[in-house]
Order: sequence, then C-alpha cells, then structure tokens
Amino acid sequence: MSNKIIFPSVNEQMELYRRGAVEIIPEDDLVKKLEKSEKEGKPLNIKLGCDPTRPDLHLGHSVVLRKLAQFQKCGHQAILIIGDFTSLIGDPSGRNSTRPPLTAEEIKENAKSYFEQASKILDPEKTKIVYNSEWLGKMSFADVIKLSSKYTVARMLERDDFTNRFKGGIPISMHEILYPLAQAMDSVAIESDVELGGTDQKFNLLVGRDIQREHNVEPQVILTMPLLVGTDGTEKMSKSYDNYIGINDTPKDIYGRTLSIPDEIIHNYFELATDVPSEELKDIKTKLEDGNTNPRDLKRALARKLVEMYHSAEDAARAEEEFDNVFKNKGLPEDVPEYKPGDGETECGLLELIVKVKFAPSNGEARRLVQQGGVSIDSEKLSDFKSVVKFDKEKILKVGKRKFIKLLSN
RNA sequence: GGGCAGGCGCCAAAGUAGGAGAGUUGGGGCGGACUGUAAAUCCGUUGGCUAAGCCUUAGGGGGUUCGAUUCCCUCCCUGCCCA
Repeated sequence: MSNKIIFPSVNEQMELYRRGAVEIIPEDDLVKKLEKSEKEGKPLNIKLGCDPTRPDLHLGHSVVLRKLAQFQKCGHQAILIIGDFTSLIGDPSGRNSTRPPLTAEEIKENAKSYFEQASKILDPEKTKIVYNSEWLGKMSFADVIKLSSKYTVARMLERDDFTNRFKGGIPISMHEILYPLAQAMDSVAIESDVELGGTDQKFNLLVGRDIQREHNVEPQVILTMPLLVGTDGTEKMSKSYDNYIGINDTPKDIYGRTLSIPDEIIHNYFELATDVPSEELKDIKTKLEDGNTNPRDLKRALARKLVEMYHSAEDAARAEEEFDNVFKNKGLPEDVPEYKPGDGETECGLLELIVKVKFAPSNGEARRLVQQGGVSIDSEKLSDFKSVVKFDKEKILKVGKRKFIKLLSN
C-alpha cells in the first residue's frame, strides 16, 4: 500500500513518449493505459525484443532502448525479451550468410553482453530479462498449428517487406512467416502493455495485438521509432554495412565516426540519439537551415555529446583535442599501437610489414596502397613498394588516413 | 509431380550460337586531390602470389574437346506457370 509508485502526469509522459516516435497505435489506448496504471499504482509492462545473435550495440539500437529507458524512468516495468528460441533455429535468410545456429552457451554469453551494454542506457536493477524459449520452447507442433490458424497468408503478405520480396521474386522462407507469430506469443506470455520497435517492426508488433486478443490478453499499444541512418547517410545503421557507432566504442571512435556523418542527418542524430531538450533541438534545426552556422560546429557538438553520454565529459574534450591534432594538424594520435620486431629482425619488406600489422589483407592490397600514395613513414610518402624498412630507430608507419603504428627499433 | 527461366569476383545487371574473361557496365569499398575524416567533383584502384610471369575462380561434382563461363550428364539452390 505504502509503496505505491508516483508516476509523472499522463500529459508529461505522453509528451516524452511522443518525442521521435513515428507512430503510437492506438494513441488513445496508451493514454487510457497510463491513466489506469496511475489510478491503480501499477506500472505498465513495456516490451522490447532483442536478438541475441549480435552483441554489439550501436546508436541504432540505442534509439529504441532510450525510449524504453524513458518509460522506465517514469516508473514502468521494462522487459527485455531475449529471442533465444528463434536464434536456436538459426536464421537461414540470405543463402550465402548461413550462420551456424548458436548454442545455448553462446546465447547466454551474448545476452549477458547485450545486457551489459544496454545498462549504459537502462537501469539494470529495474530491468526484467526473460528468454522466450521459456514459453516458445514448450509449444508443441499442435500448438504451432493452432497458432498459425489464427492468421492468414494474405494478412502476412500485407507486410511491406514480404510483399516486396514476393513481387520481386525474392524467396520468403516458411519460418519467416512464423516469425511474427512467435514474437506475438512473447507479448501474450508477458502480457505486455506497450511494445517498442523500429518502424520495420510495425507489422510484427501489430500481429502481437491480434494474437493477444485471441488469448484474452489486453492488446498492447505499439510504439515505433525511426531507423537511425548510418554514418554513410544512406543505409540504416548496421554492423554489416560498417556504418555504425558502437556504444562500446572508444571516445576516439565515437567522436571520429560522428564527424564523418553527412550534414543532412545531424538533426536526426540529435533528436534520436541524444537527450537534448526540445527547445535546443529546434534551435539546432534553425541553425542548420539558416546557413549562418557552419554545420561542422554542430556536428562537433553532437560528437562531444555522444562521447559524453557513453563515456564522460573529460573523454569528450580529450577526444576532440586528439581529433584536431590528428586531422587538423596532421599530428599523431595519443595511443598509437606498437609493433615490436622479432628477435634479430633488423629490417622488413614494406609490403610484408603492412600485411603483418594487418593494415592490408594481402600483399597485392598493400602494393596498391603504396602505389597510390597512401603509405608513409614519419610523414614521408613512400612510393616504391619494394622498399625495405629498417628497424634502426622508432618510426611511425601510416597507412591511409587513420591507421598508425609505431615501429619500435631493434 | 510436370513445364519454363535462372545461379559469374562485395552487390546489381549485360554478354558469350566452344577460342581476346581475372574479365564489361553501374553501385559500393579502398587510396589520392580539394574540404569540415560532410556533400559535390576529379584521378586512381578493386582475386591471390615468391609478380613483365604464374596460380585459383563462373552453384557442386563428373564428362566431351587441343581448348569449356558457353556443349552433355547429374546433383543442389531460386523464381514463374500448370497440377
């Protein structure tokens, strides 16, 4: 009785939840749910599903996690669902990327690492973690058939990406059709009030409502967030496109990668990946549009902010300083890795060396880099790929714009 | 189950009625120039190696041939049509 939770007002909450959200369906229901939870002093169950295959979280993941954190801060129950069951089956989509099914051990490890990273955003104490194998694993084939009967092929095909693939003659495997249903069962099992996801999840989330209703569970409200564009400015942020900023990245990397994003998405990043208040957000938008401010300065502010969020203000300042040093003044980064020649090794062929320190995957690639003027030692460009590097004193080998290594003397 | 069309370098397409295919075009990537590690633009590059040469490569395997990405057999995969 005494530990009744005090929630912020429904209006305040709604304003917070709306920020950045693409859709809240149905919005009225969310208001009702919030009112009810306030009246009864009972937090809502906020669901977010996560895939335990890739434990490296990036800003793209952070968009939805941060939304979850907002609910959490207002006193609601955040529930992370680890999709261990689905990944045990293995995802065969994309023929050439046959990922071996994960073992239970690996999933545990991944989930742990996911949670550790997510804890930079969520309050770990107040986050509930459940594995969906707990209920999906218990379903019999008969249960699956029964579940499947609740949905029609036509409805499944309504889904945008299915339709597109279908029309485009791109294969859709049967299990992919079952996927939304499996995810919907998660919502039934935990009786979620709200499920969060990227806009690409809209269909899956909606299926959850239908299946919950079938199971006499009050349908969840769905809230979708935009997909964060990657640092290339075109594709969605994803590890496979290598256009991501990892929340576990070093200050240096977060800072550098942020500065490489195109101007068009600066505002987007501020809105979705940081907590800057809405007035400031507006201000940024104006500045970007009126042309009186160099977008670079806003981008630098963004980069500092992001480093601050995942590290600290000092780290942010240091990262900026180092960045300027390396890229403005063409100096050296602080922590250059070192290469120690083997015993008695007094010299090494340049190409061999580049491959040895993993700055190029092959001799041929190294040769190309040299021929194109991408390789220097102590700021002096090397153009002869046949040259030999002597380990007579400390030298700095630079390949491309950002690969440095200190060669120790022998 | 029957018929048809496909499967080539990271991706997408073109082409080959057996001989110029490590190779065409576009995208992407990488390096360089210019910049703000932005965009746009320009130049170069994009299998490997012990490197003026050599090796591996066209879904897998086998065959015909002096020679196969191209022809034949077989298996696998995908899409479409019919049932």
